[in-house]
Amino acid sequence: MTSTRHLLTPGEVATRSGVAISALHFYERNGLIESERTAGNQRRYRRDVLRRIGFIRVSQRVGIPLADIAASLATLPEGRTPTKQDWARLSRTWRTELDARISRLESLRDDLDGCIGCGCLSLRSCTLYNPDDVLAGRGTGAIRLDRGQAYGGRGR
Amino acid sequence: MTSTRHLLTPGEVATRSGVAISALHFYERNGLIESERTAGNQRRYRRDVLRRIGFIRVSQRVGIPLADIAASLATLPEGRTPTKQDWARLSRTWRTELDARISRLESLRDDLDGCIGCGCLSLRSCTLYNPDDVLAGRGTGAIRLDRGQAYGGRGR
DNA sequence: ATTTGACCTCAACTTTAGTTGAGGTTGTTC
DNA sequence: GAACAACCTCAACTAAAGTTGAGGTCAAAT
Repeated sequence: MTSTRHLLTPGEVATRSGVAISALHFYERNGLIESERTAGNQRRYRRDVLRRIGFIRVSQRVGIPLADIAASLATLPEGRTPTKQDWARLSRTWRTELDARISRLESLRDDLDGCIGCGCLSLRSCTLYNPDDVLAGRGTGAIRLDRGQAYGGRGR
Repeated sequence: MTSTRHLLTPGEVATRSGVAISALHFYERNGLIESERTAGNQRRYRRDVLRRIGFIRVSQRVGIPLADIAASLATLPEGRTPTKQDWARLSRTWRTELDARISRLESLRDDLDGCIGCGCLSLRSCTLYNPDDVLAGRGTGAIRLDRGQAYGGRGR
């Protein structure tokens, strides 16, 4: 009985969360959030959707792609409203990711410092260029995650 | 007389640089590199294209969008082959960018640490959520650079 | 002289993260 | 009970950074 009275309308969620309604639809299509419907087919959201959206936005700031965020959200217990502990667990995952991203950028910075000195940017000699650690995002294109449909999440 | 003998074929540039030919075409269309043509309309590249591509890939690793890289490359002196000093100047710009990116991620990490403790992720109270500094990329969509054509560069 | 591999252009497609618009329905208020 | 805001779906579009494919040409080796 987690008090489901008084669901939120799309407009309310949009203004409270700062996320456009079109984005809410998009998140729902991709299994990141869910909603109930009124008799007239309009969406109504449980209040905890705000926290989910909070998690989504924060994760995006960390640089996590939506597909991964969806996978992470899918590990939340079904049935009950997530607790603070649940959210803390998910956040800790990103903490690790963040650390990794930071240290990747730091080593890139060190390399760059070396290369500013030599002005090389030469393709074979320079540490900077050789992408042995092709972890660093190569932009958006052509990152095939898993073969098949994106945003996995055992389709609602 | 910077010795223009012995130009490189597309295939040579591709294997030496590790960049696909389709990407070379793409870079050229967007003014990042240029080429000469044989009588039979095939591309031939001056050797310094390798260094340009090096710069492009390194810049991308730093996280700079191609449009900005193009703008940066456009500041190279026309006519003469760029010197080490030229490349060093460009690299220094990215160094600043890199620092900014790193410190943004670091403060995000600090915020995240605070929030793991409270498990909040609440939309109004949490420092993490409020995007007062909407510097952090919000993904790819809808970043209108300059109104108009992307990849500015006085389009030949 | 022919074959083969490398190359050309152009259009269309890919991915991520959404937005925009058209055309139609609900829900609330006067 | 009519007006009007808010909502619905669906298709198409945007942006970045390319890739893929079709249909045709060039260059080098045999």
